[in-house]
Amino acid sequence: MKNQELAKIFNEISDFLEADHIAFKPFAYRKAAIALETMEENISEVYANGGIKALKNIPGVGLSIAEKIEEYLKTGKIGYHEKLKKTLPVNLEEIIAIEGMGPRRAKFLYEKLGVRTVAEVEAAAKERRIAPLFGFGGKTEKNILEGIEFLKRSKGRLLLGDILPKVREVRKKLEALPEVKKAELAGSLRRMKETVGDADFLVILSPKAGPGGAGRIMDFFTALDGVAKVWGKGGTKASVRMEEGFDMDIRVLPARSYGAALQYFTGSKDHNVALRRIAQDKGLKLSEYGLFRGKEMIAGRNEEEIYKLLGLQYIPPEMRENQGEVKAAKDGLLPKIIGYDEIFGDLHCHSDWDGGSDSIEELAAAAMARGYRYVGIADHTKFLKIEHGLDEAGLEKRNSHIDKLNKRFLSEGSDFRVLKGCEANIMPDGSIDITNEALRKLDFAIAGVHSNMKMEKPAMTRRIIRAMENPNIDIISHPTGRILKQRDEYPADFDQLLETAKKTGTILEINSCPARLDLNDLNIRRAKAAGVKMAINTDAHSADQLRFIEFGIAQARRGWAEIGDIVNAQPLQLLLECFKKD
DNA sequence: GCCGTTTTCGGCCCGACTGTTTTCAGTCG
Repeated sequence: MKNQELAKIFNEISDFLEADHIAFKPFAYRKAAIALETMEENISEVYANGGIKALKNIPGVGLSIAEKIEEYLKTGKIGYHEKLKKTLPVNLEEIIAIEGMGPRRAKFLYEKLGVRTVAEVEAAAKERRIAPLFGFGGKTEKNILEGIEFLKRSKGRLLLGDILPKVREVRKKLEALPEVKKAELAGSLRRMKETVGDADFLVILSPKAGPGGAGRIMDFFTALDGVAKVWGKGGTKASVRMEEGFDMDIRVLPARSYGAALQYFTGSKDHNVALRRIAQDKGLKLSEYGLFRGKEMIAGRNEEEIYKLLGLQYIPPEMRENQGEVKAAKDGLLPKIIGYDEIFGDLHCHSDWDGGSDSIEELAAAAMARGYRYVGIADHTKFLKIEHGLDEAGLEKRNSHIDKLNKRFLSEGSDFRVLKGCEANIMPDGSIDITNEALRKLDFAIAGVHSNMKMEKPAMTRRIIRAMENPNIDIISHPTGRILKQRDEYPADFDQLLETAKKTGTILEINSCPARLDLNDLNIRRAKAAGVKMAINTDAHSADQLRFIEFGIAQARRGWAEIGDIVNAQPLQLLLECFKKD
């Protein structure tokens, strides 16, 4: 897709213009870049089908940018961009990734010192050539060096599943302070994005905090265990970098602004811009301190009243990505997305029968403790020798073990049910690594791709389609195969997969494992639109990992999924009806 | 450069903090 390439170019144009102190234009290019990055349609197709006119229909794209898109699609280059690169021949994208460096400083340093890359900036800083420059100084020079060090150490964002438990600990510590009435997580963590770059804390002062209360919170925060560097520390705001490579920010606000601040710091940025536009249209002003009509504050204590006064339905944090949710909320058409406590059971758990760490009994007990009504045991099948996959005979033995367990539950007056399943392997030709006869004896069967992932796109598409056409395969696990920060998706035509899933009644998995989250939010939305049913599973290899379900539900919420889209948000009888009948 | 249910011109989200200044520019979220 050319969408990403174009977005990158427009972002770069925006940076160049900012370096030149040009007002407003950078914002326009940035907006167009975001529109390209997030749109589902292929820009080449949009242009092929509707020309310049269709391009102009994209929000944020006017005539000038539409023509530049056309130029890129035709020639692979944009003259305006090439010209800007010549006037400032610097690797801007790389340099402004250094914390504290923006386009203007990058340009200034190029003009004074001729530096074009991060390596050259680093050399200049080490030789003390930056500090004497006008507007710079010793501290800035030191910050630049530390920023470069960090860039080298940490490559990008961290997994939601890794960070969330840690920042929840910090939140607990903050809430235990006598000066703190309430500490809340905001930002992309509250929106439950699959990866996060930083953690934002919002703190409301306790009435008994007294003078200097906010300052003491700042002192506590910047001295937390694991703080590697304090970026900044003021009376009501501080920012630190953690040893593990992510930043944490804190803001202290008065209680009357709590809702406005929570709304503001939850973002996303684009969502907030959209809200502010609406406020403006109504003659109001929205800031982190509240919603104002002139000098009068008309809302701010909680988020709900802000959305209400803007004429919108309340929008859950997970949906705040400016992906149509604002318009839907305006029209009263926001879907009622699935809640965190609406899952009836997990369908993808590995027991010690295939080398998982806990027994079926332990998994069942953990599932019951979570309030589930059923749990699906989906042990690997024989192809995956390294995972101790079960062959037909092994599966048979395990099945009778589960039958006995269910009988025991029944005799104890419990209607909790252990479902007999498996996670079979989809072979390169689309066949399944275990016989249909064995599959028929199960309550349900999952199949997934676990090998030969580097196939050509048409072959991989055919492979998965053939598995879905098998009347014994109910669910496809981790349908795109991506591993966050490690491995891209398999090359497969997702639209074709959706079409086949719909036709065959095959369920697609939302795998909740923090490194997978597969389907991701966007694909969940596509599946929902295609009328394909999904199951939110953990792929747990131990009873403890059942807790991953939270991350899968979060992605489902980000993908606008409702209870009706999720088969395991249904009671047992309805769930069983979702499986194929063979 | 984009956009319009007051507008085809005149707006464009807003505020905190740092490091450098001596009143403010740059960066960040």
